[in-house]
Amino acid sequence: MKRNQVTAQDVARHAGVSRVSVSRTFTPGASVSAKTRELVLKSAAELGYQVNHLARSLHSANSGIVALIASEVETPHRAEMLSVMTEVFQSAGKVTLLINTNGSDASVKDALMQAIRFRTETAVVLSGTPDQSIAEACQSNGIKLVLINRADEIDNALHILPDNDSVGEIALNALLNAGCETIALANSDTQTASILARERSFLKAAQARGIAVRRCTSGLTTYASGLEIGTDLFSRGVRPDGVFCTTDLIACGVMDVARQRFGMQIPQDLSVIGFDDIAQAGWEAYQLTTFRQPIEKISQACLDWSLESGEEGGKITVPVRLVLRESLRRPAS
Amino acid sequence: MKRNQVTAQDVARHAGVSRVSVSRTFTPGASVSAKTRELVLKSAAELGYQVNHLARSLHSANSGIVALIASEVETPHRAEMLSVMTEVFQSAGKVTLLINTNGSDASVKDALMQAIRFRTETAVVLSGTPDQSIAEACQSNGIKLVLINRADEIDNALHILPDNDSVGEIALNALLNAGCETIALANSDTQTASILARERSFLKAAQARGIAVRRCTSGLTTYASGLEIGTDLFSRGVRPDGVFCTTDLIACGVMDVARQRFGMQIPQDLSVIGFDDIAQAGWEAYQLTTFRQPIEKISQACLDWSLESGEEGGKITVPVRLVLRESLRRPAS
DNA sequence: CTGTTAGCGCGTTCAA
DNA sequence: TTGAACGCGCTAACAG
Repeated sequence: MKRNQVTAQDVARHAGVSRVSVSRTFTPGASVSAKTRELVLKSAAELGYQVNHLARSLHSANSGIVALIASEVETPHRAEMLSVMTEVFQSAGKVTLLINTNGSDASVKDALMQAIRFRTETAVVLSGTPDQSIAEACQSNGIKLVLINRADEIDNALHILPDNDSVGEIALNALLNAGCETIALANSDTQTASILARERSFLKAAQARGIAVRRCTSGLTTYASGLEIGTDLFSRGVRPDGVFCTTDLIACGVMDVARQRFGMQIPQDLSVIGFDDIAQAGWEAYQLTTFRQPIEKISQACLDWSLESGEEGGKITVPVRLVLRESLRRPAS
Repeated sequence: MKRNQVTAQDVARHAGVSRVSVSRTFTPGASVSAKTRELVLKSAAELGYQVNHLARSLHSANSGIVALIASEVETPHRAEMLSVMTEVFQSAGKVTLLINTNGSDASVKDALMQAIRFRTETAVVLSGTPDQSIAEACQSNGIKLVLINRADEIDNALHILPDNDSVGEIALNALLNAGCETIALANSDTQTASILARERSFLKAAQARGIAVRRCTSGLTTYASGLEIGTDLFSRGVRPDGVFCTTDLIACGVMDVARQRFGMQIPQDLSVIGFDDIAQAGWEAYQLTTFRQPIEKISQACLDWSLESGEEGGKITVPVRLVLRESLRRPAS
């Protein structure tokens, strides 16, 4: 029960040359005469032949396949990340396998097993945490591992994460400059490495100045959680006039509930800072001041490390940048 | 220059059995004794062995790979589509190749060539239009073609598109029921099949009732275009009090500009209907009444057709459903 | 139930 | 420059 496909043999027959000549015309830097090359290319075009990369990868070290492993692919920031990643890898001639997980350790393991089965050159993990055993299995099979925004240190893997430590200081300063006096922190209950790091650095910066911060968390990292957090934040106790949200989705929820349900004005009554710079942060309804990660740079770092033969892991910290918009009150000055 | 990987041979040596026994333990329905099976599985686990699907697919008819070809992957509706598609295919044991295009004919052709090179079982095209020649090349290589929301009739391909013809009538009725008297249509200049079909059916329904519709188009199918269209719509001539936007992104832009720049209230001064039911349509700031396609059903249809051996193409029209939210004024009744 | 043999489509020797 | 032979990792057919 073979599949119907065009092979190099078919092209060879059709062009009246040997199969090897066909192989050579599609191998950069092989020696073929211009004449046979023409013949082969013509026949190939006629028959609709394309080199079978699956078979080719049995020989060469590189399959040309890269795995992107992520959960919540439909989420704005994740989707942008995947879009840029895919583009960067494609422009280097690679092809990307998108593997959807639910973020659980088990599903990440399944995803990495798929990556091994398809002899992916590298696997980029954007969600969840691979345990050491599967990481070793990857290495045994020559698969490079990249972890994005994960704290867990995996041997021989490349870790890329934003400079979360600097975030707290910058966010706090921005809120204080905006004249905020009652500061709050809005976070999800999800214990992701980078989200935790942002929270920690913010609280630390506040503590260093002796400023009290009301910490309010709820649910997953979603817009809906933002609504809940905002409701809690504004219906009980002293209303904050400045809030740092660990993601834009939460920020959008907080902003919406503040305006719609509590009649607050932004930024007059409330200054908001988010994180991710999703497309909606730039929409008129939000004009959210937020942090942006250099997604292109991160993707490029993935690619570069994927291409180089050295296998030692490492840690790359990328800078984040505060994008100023209208959700932050202008300094009185 | 071979790649370092664990092969069935390694497992066989380690387990003290023949290589074929290893192959058999991983082939469902092959005959192996429970004892050797145990031996093999244990050794495989120890060495981190996973069957090489690339090599396996040289034999079997199915590579287990499906290509998803799309542009603007970071866009809310597209991202959701891809997320569900990936999930559906994965749950059937398939793996998805995400190929990013810019929507141009050339880039779609490139994407399909990649699909052929990697011997994809089926290629799902969500953006752009494959020409007949590349479509034939796909068929020569046993690749099934699915076109989502594309009008172009490709022989032997499966076409799936929403029931755009019914959309216009429903949207118009909803606006009229909401008491709207000055109707407008907001569309991008992009000439996509489904977007055109929505526009056409709306205009047709209006014409059938002798209702004038102000048609306003601009740019790409983006939020920014929505801002432009809204500005044009409300700054010149008689202001419409009901508008059908061919996508939610445009609708969000129109709503934002109506409120922020022209001080209009929704739905008091303006009723809005969109299309796609992106996540933001459900956000408090928009509460957009919009059409939803059965994404799960579409994805499932892709999978089913991909699995069945019959190769004749076809056309599946899926129903759309109007999701009622607050952007539409309640009937006076 | 097991091992041996052959072949999938391709790249890389090695002679000619 | 070209073609014949071999091997990549795997599965299917054939003996034992």
